Amino acid sequence: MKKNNIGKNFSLDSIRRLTLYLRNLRKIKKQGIEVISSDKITRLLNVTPSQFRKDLSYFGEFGKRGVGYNVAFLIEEIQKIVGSHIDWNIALVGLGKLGGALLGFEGFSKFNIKIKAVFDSDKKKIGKIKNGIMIEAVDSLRELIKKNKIKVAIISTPPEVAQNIAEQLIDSGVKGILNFAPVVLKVPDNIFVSNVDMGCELESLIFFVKQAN
Amino acid sequence: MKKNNIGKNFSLDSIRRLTLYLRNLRKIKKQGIEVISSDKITRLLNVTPSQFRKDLSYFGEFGKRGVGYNVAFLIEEIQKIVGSHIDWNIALVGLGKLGGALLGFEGFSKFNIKIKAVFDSDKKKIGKIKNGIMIEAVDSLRELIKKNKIKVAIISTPPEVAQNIAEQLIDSGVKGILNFAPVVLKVPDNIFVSNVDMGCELESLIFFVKQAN
DNA sequence: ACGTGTGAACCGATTCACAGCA
DNA sequence: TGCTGTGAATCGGTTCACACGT
Repeated sequence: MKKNNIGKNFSLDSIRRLTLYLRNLRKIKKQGIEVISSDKITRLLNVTPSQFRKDLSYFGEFGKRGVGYNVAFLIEEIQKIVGSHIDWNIALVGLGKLGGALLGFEGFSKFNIKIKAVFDSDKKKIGKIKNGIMIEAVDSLRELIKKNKIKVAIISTPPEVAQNIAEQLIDSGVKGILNFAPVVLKVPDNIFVSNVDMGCELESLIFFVKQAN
Repeated sequence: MKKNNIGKNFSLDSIRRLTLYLRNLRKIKKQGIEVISSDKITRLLNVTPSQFRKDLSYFGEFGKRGVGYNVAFLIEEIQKIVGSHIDWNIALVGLGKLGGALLGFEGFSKFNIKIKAVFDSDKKKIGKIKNGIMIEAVDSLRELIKKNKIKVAIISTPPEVAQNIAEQLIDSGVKGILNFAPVVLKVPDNIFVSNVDMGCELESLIFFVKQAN
C-alpha cells in the first residue's frame, strides 16, 4: 500500500481530472448508485479506465478489487485530496462584465470556494454591494488580502493592468492566480498561474475546424 | 524546405501558442520593433526559443538565419496559418451573465472573430438587441445556424441543457464548440470541443497552493 | 471470475545540439 | 559570428497487461 506519495508523478492534469471525477461522482450519488467501476464512470468522461485508476493511485487505494469504488467513500476521499472539504476564500480583482459573471458563478460553491473580497478601480462601483459582497478599491488590495490571509485570486482586469495587479497580489501573500486577462504574467517560480485565454482558445478551435474542412 | 506538412506532428498546444505569438507580435510591432529573435520574444512568453522555432517549422521557414524574424512578415504568416486574416462568424448559446460577458468580450475581435448569432430560451430576452445583435429563441437555433453556415459555437448555458444544445448545434453543421458549461459533452469524433471549466481550474489551482503550504 | 492497483512499454511533445545560411 | 531550422535524444504522461485481492 502506497500513500500520499505527493509530488511524485502526478501532473496538473491528474488533479484537474480528480476535480472532474468529484463533480461527476456527486451526480452519480444523487442517482442513487452506490458502487461504480472505473470502466463505467469513465464512459461518461472521455477518460480511460486505467487513467482513472492511475490518477487515484497517486493518493492511495480507494477501490475494492473485483468490485469497484464505493461512491460516497470515494467522494469523501477525493474531497480530502483536493481539499474541497474545507471552505477556501479567494479574491476577485476586476469587476467588469466577466468579473461580474464570475462573482455570480454557482460552480465555485460546489467546491466550497468562496469569493471573500472583490476589487475594482472604478469609483462608481466602489462601496456598492454585489452578490452580498462589498466592492473595494484596488488601493486597499494589499491591506485586505493580507488581513484575510487570501492565498488565491482571480484576475479579470483589462490586460494593461493585470501584471501590476499580479505583483500586488503576490506581494500580499497570494500563491495562486487564475488569470483571465489576455497577457502572460511574469511571476516567481513558486507562484502558480492558470490562464484562461478565451481568444486563443477560440482561435485555435477555429483552426482545427478549418483544417477538417 | 518543408511546407504545409499539415496534420503531421503539431499539437493543439502548438496552435494555441501560435495564437499567443500572434497577439504578442502585434504588441511588439506597435512598439516599433521590426526584427526579433526567437530568444527575445520567448522571454516574454514562458516558452523556450526552440519550441517557438519548432512551432513555426511545422508550417514553413519564416526567419532569417543569423538575423531573426521580421515582425510584420511573421504576423502576416501566422495570421494565414491560423486563419485570422479572414472574418469568422460564430454563435453564442446562453445569454446569462457569462454569455453576456462573452458577447462584450473585445478579445475576440483581435482575431477577427464575430459573434453573428445569439440564442437564449428566456422569453424576456428574446427579440431584444444587445451589443448590436438580436437575441434569438433557441427554437430557431437549427434554422439560423444552417442559414448562416456557422461552424463554431460557444455554449454558455446551464449544464442541464448543454448536451442537448450541443447535439442541435452539431446537427446543424457546427464542427467546433467552446464549452463553458461544467459538463463533459458527448460528441462524435469529428467534432472539436474545447472546455473551459472554471470550477475545476480554480480547484486544482487551490490544490497546488495547498501542497506548497 | 471480476475489477483494482501498478510496473513496464509506449507514445507524443519538448528540448538539445548542431548543421546550414545570412 | 549569430540565429534559424530540424533530426535526434530526452522526458513525462498515458496506456497496457497482468498480478493481486475479494
